[in-house]
Amino acid sequence: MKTADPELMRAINRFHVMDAIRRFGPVSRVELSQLTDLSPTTVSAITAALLDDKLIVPLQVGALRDLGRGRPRVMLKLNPDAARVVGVKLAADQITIAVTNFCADVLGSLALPIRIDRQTASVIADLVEDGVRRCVSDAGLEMSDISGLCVGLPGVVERAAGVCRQSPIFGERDVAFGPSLTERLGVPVTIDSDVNLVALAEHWFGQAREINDFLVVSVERSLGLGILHNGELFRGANGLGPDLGDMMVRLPGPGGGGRLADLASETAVLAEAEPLLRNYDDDATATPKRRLSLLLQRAAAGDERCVALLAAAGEALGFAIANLIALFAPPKVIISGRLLATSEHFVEPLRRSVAAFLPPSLADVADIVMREWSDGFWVRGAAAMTLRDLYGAPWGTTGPALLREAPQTGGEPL
Amino acid sequence: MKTADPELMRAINRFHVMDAIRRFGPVSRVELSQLTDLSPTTVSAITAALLDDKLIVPLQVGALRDLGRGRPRVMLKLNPDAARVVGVKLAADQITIAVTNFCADVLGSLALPIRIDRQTASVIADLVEDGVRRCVSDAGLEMSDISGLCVGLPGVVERAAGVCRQSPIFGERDVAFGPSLTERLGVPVTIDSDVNLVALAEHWFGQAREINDFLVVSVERSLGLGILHNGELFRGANGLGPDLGDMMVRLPGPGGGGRLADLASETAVLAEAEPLLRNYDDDATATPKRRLSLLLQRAAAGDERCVALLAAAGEALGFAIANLIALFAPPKVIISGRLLATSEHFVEPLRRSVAAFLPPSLADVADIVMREWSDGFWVRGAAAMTLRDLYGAPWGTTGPALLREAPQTGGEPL
DNA sequence: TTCTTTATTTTGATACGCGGATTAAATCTG
DNA sequence: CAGATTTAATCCGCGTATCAAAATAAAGAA
Repeated sequence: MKTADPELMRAINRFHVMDAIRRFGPVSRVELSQLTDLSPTTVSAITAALLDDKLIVPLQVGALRDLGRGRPRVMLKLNPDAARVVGVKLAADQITIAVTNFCADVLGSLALPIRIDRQTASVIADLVEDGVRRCVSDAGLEMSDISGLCVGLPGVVERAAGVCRQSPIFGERDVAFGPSLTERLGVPVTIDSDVNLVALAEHWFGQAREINDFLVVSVERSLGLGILHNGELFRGANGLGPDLGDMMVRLPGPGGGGRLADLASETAVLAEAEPLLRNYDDDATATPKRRLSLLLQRAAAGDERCVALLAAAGEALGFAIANLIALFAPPKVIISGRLLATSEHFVEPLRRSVAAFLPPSLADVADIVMREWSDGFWVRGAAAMTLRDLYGAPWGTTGPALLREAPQTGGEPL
Repeated sequence: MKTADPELMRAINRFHVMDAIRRFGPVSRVELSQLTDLSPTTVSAITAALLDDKLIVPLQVGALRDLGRGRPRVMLKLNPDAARVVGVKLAADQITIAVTNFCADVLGSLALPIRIDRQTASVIADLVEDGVRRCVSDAGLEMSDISGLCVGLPGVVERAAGVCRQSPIFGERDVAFGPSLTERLGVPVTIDSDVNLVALAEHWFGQAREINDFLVVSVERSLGLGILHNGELFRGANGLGPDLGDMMVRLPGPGGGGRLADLASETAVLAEAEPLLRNYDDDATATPKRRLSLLLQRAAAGDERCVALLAAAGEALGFAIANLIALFAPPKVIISGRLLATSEHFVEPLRRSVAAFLPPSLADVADIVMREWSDGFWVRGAAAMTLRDLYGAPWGTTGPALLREAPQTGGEPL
């Protein structure tokens, strides 16, 4: 814990104000004063500083006239042009990149449907570098306009060090991807688990805006877990993001290990489904997505074995989720998976097994919802992660400090 | 998060100083300045206030002469008489109570070997009340000398509300034990999971003094889990302490549920061992402790089935611990169990299964150690929990605020 | 135009931490 | 034994923070 000095004090209150402005759209100073429990005087001082730094702007007058007499409120909002950041999402078969402004509005995006799976880290870094440069220039910007970049990827990530301990998309272990990209692009780069990004996105502009504790589970090629706990992203002891795929849900048996990744990921389900699909889909080289949808079709058509297979996967995931609920007691669990999570043959068993495995004292604490995220959503989460740093949350391990003074362009002062 | 004002600032720094004094015994102001990163001026001001409040005292001169010239340092330490607190540990077959001073030195203790198992909550509250009054008076104190009390008990506890959601020692659910005792004793009472207390005790005066992230697992009648994460006790969303017994480690099968409590607790092990022991111990009414030690004897003597039984329990616990390590990545895991944890036939399989189930990227992060706690240790943890509140940690949900101005008696000013 | 009402800013008071100068209390030196 | 030296702790003044109260600004209402 840092020592408390006036600077920290100001940083904390400044962050409160910024956060309130971000969350509650255009707000007046009086409202901010109520929202933050700060005195009007202090709010005035802080907003003056923020206006001075061009991080916020007063809303053009003539906007919403609040019925009533008195002096009209001046509404304040984030200055979209206060900074630009880049978000990158790495998946096995696609690189998605987006440039956003300070409000996390997407200014330009780029999707590269490339299999980066098992490529060298440096090759991937090359691809990302090129993609980012291209995306930035397509948005009519220079790299020097960019204040920061965040890369989300599946696997175990040590955010503080910028190191990816292990990921399905890297052959290597312990890849220092963050520093590598920082050097290539000349811009501060952070990396994080992809699911953390989407968890932050849900918290900032998704379904979980009001909720400070929730779990995010993504079922894709691999399994991801993001935890928001007490309003902060949860990380293990070294800032390590936990990997849901590493959770054990069965005793390792003859059929394979008991890791959840071996039971409920797309990859695992497809591997098991292979013999079942052989009759219907001779093309074993079809994309996983196609093969998965074939499996779902077969299940929907009533193929017992396909149904059982999906049910087994759902149950395994439910087992793990029940354990997580027992630990974190989150009021909400958000589950997503490009295809799997859309099938009742997967979701129903999942729900049932969560209910069955949850201790009675925790029954009904967690509301389990399914949700599909576009690539844009992930990437917006990545951008949000960088913005969060720019806002300057003074507590928690914010990771490497980004430049505080963001390059400015427009913004009209009072 | 609270809003930051000068008061919070001072509270934070004051806590830093108090914490440093607690941890590093008698220290001088210069040392405090280095330890806390505060300027000598500030340390001087804060210690002056603490001396004024009689929370700390200067060590009698003539103490350790630090070789060197200059003006000698004045060593400061906690004022033992600044407050008295009571710690209570509730177990199925025993109530342990201790009164400590402000340094967590035990002034008097009392052990009531009573089976409170399945008693009414109000009966138990009666017993605790009487015990506390007795223990306090035996220590030559009045109840009015007591600043606070903390009760530790197994099960799921919602500390903030003082409610025990569910516990093996209460027949009822949702027992508002804290408020009930507060009213009876006229003293602020908090309750917490017993394992949290022992985790705090390890952090304050045990093996984990230098470590800010570790797990504590207790294998007794029931299973307990305490988590220290980032230097703070980890709690679920509503301040709920997670219960290790509720973790699922197997699919529920014909042999029973897959809850860890049904597989690795003393109770579960004994239930399974019952048929094996029948030949050797006809007295089925013997204490669990005796029967357990008989089981261990049999295993040590080479009884295959007893060995297998212990191994199965150890493996199940290892399974759960591996999952917890995957989540929290703690450098240390402390395991205790009155008897089970002392047997290699239990511990070895546990270690093996942790190693087997842990993902390779996390192999060797956690050092697993066995540890036996005396009842005094638990109770000292309970006292420490109350002291922690008195010290006034300004962050985190410290629960109900205790009186800030503690009753004073001695303490010699400069 | 003048009052009323509400939002924001200005003013004055207070609390805090910090750096530099100062005092305190010992040892060392001659 | 007196003065120099050294190290610890405190005092003084500055800058900054919040906050309460008073003052000002900007509207509508009379």
